[in-house]
Amino acid sequence: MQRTLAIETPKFVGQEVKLQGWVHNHRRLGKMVFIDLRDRTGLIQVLFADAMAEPANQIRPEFVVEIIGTVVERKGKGANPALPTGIVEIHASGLKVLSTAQTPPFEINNEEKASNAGEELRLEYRYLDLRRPTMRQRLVLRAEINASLRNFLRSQEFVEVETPILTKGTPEGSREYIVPSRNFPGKFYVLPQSPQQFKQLLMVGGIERYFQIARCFRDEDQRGDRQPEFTQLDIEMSFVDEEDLLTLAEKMIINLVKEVAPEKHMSQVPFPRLTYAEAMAKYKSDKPDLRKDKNDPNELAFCFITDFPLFEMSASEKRLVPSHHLFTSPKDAEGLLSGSITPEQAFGKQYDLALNGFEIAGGSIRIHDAKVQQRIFDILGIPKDEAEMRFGHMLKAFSFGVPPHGGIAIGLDRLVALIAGVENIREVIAMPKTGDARDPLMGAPSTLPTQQLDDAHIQIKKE
RNA sequence: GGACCCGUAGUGUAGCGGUUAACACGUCUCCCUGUCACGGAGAAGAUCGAGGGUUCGAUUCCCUUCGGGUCCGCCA
Repeated sequence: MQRTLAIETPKFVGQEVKLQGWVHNHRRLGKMVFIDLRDRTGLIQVLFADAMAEPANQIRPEFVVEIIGTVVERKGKGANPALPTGIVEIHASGLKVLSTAQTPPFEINNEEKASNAGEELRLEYRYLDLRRPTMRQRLVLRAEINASLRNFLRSQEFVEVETPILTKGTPEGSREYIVPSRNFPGKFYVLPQSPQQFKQLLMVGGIERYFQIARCFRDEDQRGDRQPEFTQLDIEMSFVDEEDLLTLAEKMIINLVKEVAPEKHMSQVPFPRLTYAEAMAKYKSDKPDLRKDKNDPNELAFCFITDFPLFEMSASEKRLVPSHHLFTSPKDAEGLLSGSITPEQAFGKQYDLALNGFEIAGGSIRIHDAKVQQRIFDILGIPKDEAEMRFGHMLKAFSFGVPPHGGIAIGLDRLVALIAGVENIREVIAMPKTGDARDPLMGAPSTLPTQQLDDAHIQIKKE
């Protein structure tokens, strides 16, 4: 007999069905037991009466069970309008316990109690947390968002390319996770903080339109909206300027909202565009919250921020650093080369996308002119030999014919969280890490056996 | 690296220089044939994170430590 899903039961009134799932809740009324059976499609009430009451009394919440029974219509007041399947119930004639279950450490069948449980506990037992319908819905939403973005980009002739996870360090920027090399003692791979250089090399490779739903790694201290590994929708295009990228991103996002969240409304379409200077002057923020009604959970206020300063003064080191990265193209390259503008006066062909006060995307047009790139190195005080050592592979590639190109990267975790209406990105990540980058579910990070350390040529320093 | 907050049954909380350490949910037993946050009766379950100090007396005040959280720095 084939399995029937909870949500399908109203189609089988009067018929015998087989259901499989978890016991969500049980209500025992003497010689009559109700349970709510939960599967991936939702809940359905099952009634065990008379001779079935005794075996049903043995089952407990979170047992995995198989139930044979007849679908019966619940008429009038008997129906439960709170459940999509509330117009029917199953009158059980058979019960098989497929798996028993311990009492869970928090109450899965009570959304409020479960979501109020300590996060450490929820993460340690993430597989139980994920049984909650809201958690499942968030993962489903995330999958739909991925699918929408992917379909849109494919329709625009973008090629999805996977770039390496084991790679080489990019010295500027965030601290990187490092991976020791077994074959080369004392040498290390690092995990990419973004596929930035790879996607630019793909442009040199003539791919022209690239995207990837890319995992990125940054070994920095966490915040509510930061994880050591996170996902971005990474895009790069050739033969384009700023306008092309902004237009593409806008079309993609509008399409996304219409497809996956039709209940949401966008405050302003096309998205308003503010220069960095305007945003700072008017909203004192480079990611202003432009919602008209901040209490409206369905309002999405997107806006582009453009014309960022190319450089900023590093507070700690008192020197100029790139405000985005050092491949970002200046707006006025001629001026920078001729010296008619100072580095401090230079703007970048650089843009962000903000949503409801959060930065959800950033990108730039890249430098494709060796003279301009050299000027940037000069301004940053990077000597030729150092530039060669750090970025030699990029400069070499660019010397073989590089198209004008640029891209944008969208922080998917944050975007999904905002569409899902949750504050913390951990709520939309299946198995996130804690604030100090631990994984309580797997117990990572962990020590390793001596043999494994020896293979990797690692000796642990005594504190 | 720095600052601040929190550790009390399985979970979430209350409490307080002297209590039988409280409440809700959960768990267990019994009763219950229309529940759906079922209801009713009862029970078990807490060395009040750990160590030290102050005190006649510490879960309560102080110190240390461990665990958890938030923020700043950091995140091109």
